[in-house]
Amino acid sequence: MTTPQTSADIIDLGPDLCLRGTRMRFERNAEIFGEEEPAEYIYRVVSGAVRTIRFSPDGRRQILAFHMPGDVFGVEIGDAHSCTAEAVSACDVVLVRRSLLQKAANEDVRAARRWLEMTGQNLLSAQDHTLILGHKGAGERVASFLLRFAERTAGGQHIDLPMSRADIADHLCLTIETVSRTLSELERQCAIALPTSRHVVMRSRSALMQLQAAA
Amino acid sequence: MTTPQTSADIIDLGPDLCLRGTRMRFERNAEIFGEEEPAEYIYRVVSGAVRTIRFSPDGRRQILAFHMPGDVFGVEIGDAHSCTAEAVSACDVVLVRRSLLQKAANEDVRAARRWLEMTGQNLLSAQDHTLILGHKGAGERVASFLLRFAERTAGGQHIDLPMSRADIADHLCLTIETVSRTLSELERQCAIALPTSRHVVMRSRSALMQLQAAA
DNA sequence: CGGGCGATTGATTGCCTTCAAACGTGGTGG
DNA sequence: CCACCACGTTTGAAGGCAATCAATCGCCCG
Repeated sequence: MTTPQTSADIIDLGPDLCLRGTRMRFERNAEIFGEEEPAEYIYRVVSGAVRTIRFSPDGRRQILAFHMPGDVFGVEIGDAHSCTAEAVSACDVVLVRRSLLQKAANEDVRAARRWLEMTGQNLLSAQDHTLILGHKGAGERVASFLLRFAERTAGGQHIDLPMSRADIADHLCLTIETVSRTLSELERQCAIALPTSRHVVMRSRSALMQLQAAA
Repeated sequence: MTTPQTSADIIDLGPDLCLRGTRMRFERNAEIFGEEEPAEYIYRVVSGAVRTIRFSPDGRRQILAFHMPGDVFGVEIGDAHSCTAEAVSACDVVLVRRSLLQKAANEDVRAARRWLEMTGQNLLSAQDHTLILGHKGAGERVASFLLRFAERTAGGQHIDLPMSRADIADHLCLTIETVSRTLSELERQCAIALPTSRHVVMRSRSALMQLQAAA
């Protein structure tokens, strides 16, 4: 439903600018690439979900982002990956050799431009995330997360979470317990419904918006 | 002391790749550019210090980064600035028309490459900052900040902070009081000395390193 | 039916924020 | 030259929120 089968095994950089690659399947929790590894490919999600991760010096993991069908990830500036990527659920991913992107960027200004834009978008996302983590409480973080995720998957009021509470917790810098408690609290306030733990129904979008913006 | 007068009014993008601009002086707390404003120039700090800021929906400010002499800032991907820049102290800044960077990127792959690298470096910094804010306490945040700042200014054990406690607080997502208390505590532990509130002497680098890495 | 994992709920602790007051310093005007 | 004021900083006391520790629940799968 999220991605039509017609999507070819390519990464689209704009008009007349497609890079051909190969499709590959990863099982749940499989590593797609690891931090410090040579960045041989760039990736696009076809189906399923992917998480990109970095680890703190003390071993805690921080989930930088979740990547949904259509999203491109693993595009590095240097020659090594700066983060790890894992399959949140079983997923199909298109791999395109990074040398193709490199070549395209050297020959076509538009490709270079596109590369820059993707990196810039990641930068803005990272900054947005910093703002959310900076001075927001658990309720606001979870509300922000749900709203943002709902936007990206375009499933209307219904959100199917592919990730566990632990994943959400490591993304929002909370504990599993706090995420769970917060979702329960939102349900108690009738802002959402939780038919199952992975299925969220947004009952009151405005309530979530209000929460998100709260001090 | 930080920057020799010999530095010309240019922004250096690598070998044979300098963009000419003009120098300008800003007084303490003066706005250099504002969020959403057209990004007409890119900037380099000559002397003094600059902060880049974004505001939360609720009005709180988040200092994304401090820029010291030699640092380039205000390089945007889109046509508008995504953050505000202000002078932390009175400072000299070089302004280069963004159209020159645009032109250089179109004509020379190395310039485009440099642009990409700068953005990528900002992305990594933003992610590092997320990691620090994510699961670290006040002591670790302040220790990280001091170590990082000391590295960048290369003043040996001596750190001259150009910014106020409020600036540090808004960078580390703490309150002024907590920053002050934490610095006092570090002094009590003999990790640092505080001859004046803006002058920090690192007494035990290893103690700070240890703190920084703590859970 | 049993086992294991993820999720939920409860009780307690600890850290940071908030509110409040005092301190020191630099600048200004008398 | 000194008194005064403003602002940034420091320190103290109390409260709130999320982390931690701990137990139970529910579900999927063997």
